[in-house]
Amino acid sequence: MSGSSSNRPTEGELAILQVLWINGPSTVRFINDELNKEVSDEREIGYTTTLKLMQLMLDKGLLTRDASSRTHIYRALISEKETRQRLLDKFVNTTFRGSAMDLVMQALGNHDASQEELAAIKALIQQIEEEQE
Amino acid sequence: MSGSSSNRPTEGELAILQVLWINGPSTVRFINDELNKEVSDEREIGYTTTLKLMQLMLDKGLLTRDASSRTHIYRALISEKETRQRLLDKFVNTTFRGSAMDLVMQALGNHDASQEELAAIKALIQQIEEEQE
DNA sequence: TTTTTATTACGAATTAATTCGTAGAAAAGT
DNA sequence: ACTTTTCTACGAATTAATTCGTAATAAAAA
Repeated sequence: MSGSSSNRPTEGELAILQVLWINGPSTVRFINDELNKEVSDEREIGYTTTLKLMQLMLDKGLLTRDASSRTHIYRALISEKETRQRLLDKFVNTTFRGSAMDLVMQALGNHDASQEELAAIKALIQQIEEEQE
Repeated sequence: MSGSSSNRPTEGELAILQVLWINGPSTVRFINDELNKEVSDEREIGYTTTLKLMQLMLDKGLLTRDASSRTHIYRALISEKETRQRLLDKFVNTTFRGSAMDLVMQALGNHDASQEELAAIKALIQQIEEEQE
């Protein structure tokens, strides 16, 4: 058996997954560089730190890799969307007492939404309403 | 100096804060009981575990207490709303690449919103649109 | 009064996550 | 050829969060 708590990645694991989701299959070197360019004032993450974490993620089934050449190429085994959903569910439960609507309201409240984004939300609401009738 | 990472509570701390936000100022005993009734199949949280955590939260400035009688009464020093906002900001950044709109869309997508809730969201969008023009 | 129960304080163990150092081998540079 | 750089593997240290055990004392019960 493998897999952490129903495949919910930790914060460090998530950062690595983000790089993979954005850039596609990558080497440890590339991912480590990306992680370190994010917020430059933070303390540097060592190369072997990233390597080790990725090896653990491999064991957990979060990643797979092509080891045919010496420099391995890693690939995410879980999708960004399903991961977001899992983390979102947990977040709603712990922080918003299970109310996704409270979360939506607060997220809308404090942010600069563009015309297009608001239109997209309205369209989605429209669609949900139609499904309900 | 006190205060954790800009007052962002950990998961355990958040669970305690929830009890305080819902029930108002409480004793350690009450909070420990509440925490243990949540999901009963989980392993029981010991009384001194809760006590210790709350004492640490006191040090961090997350709680205050009335120690005039032997059984202390604890009270939350940070509000639920501001805490939600801090945690939300972080969550959006780490999980939704900083896009609050993506989070809203996904939260709306998978959930059972009632007529009233959808109406409330529409009203909020309306309001945001008016503020923009 | 004596015994039992409840509460706080606090050191320390445990657990989970992260970080790093070192060794060995392949590749690249000189 | 040989020196330097780069890479993987892996044990172990560190850190942060949580959990618990014990001692002291107050309160309650008998």
